[in-house]
Amino acid sequence: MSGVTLPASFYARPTLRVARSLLGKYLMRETAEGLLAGRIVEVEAYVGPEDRASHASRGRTQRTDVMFGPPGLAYVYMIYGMYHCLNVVTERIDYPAAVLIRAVEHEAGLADGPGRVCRLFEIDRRLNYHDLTSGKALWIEDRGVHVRRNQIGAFPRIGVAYAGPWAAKPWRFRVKPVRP
DNA sequence: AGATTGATCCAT
DNA sequence: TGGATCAATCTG
Repeated sequence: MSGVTLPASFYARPTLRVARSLLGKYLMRETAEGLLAGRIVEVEAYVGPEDRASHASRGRTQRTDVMFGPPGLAYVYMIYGMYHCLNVVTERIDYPAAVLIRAVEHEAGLADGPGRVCRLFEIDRRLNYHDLTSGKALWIEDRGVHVRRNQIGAFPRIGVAYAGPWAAKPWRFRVKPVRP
């Protein structure tokens, strides 16, 4: 099974559109044991400097610098001292925005939760600033199967209750389960 | 519900 | 420089 590595032009679009478009794409990771592939089924969008749920809402810091970088970079950070979270940087240089990869399906089952995704795919801070358009080490592929708009549910983002009105925005997107 | 764990950020 | 906080997860 093969696919096309998503190019920078894919990521250089409005973040909400990138987020929905990422559903059904394949997260690819080269490890010592071999190639891992997981179908992306849940994401969250973090959009611009005004989004109080976004790490970038407090400006450009050492941590958030990557979010201001070119579209197609990986933003990987450690949370709670134990887990890592993978984001893809979107839109244009100097506009801080990204999409968090929250869940992927893989042959061994479902990695449900951003920490579990990174644990399974062996993703840590060494991949911060990684170029996802390189097609090496870590990238995302299009295998030609489009997830239709009516197959996507939109929900509030997880763990951002501190963000006031921004917490209610339905910027978490998930592929609806297939009906039997 | 509570513990875990360390990077990050900002005010004391 | 200290301490509160955290885009999470696991075990009760």
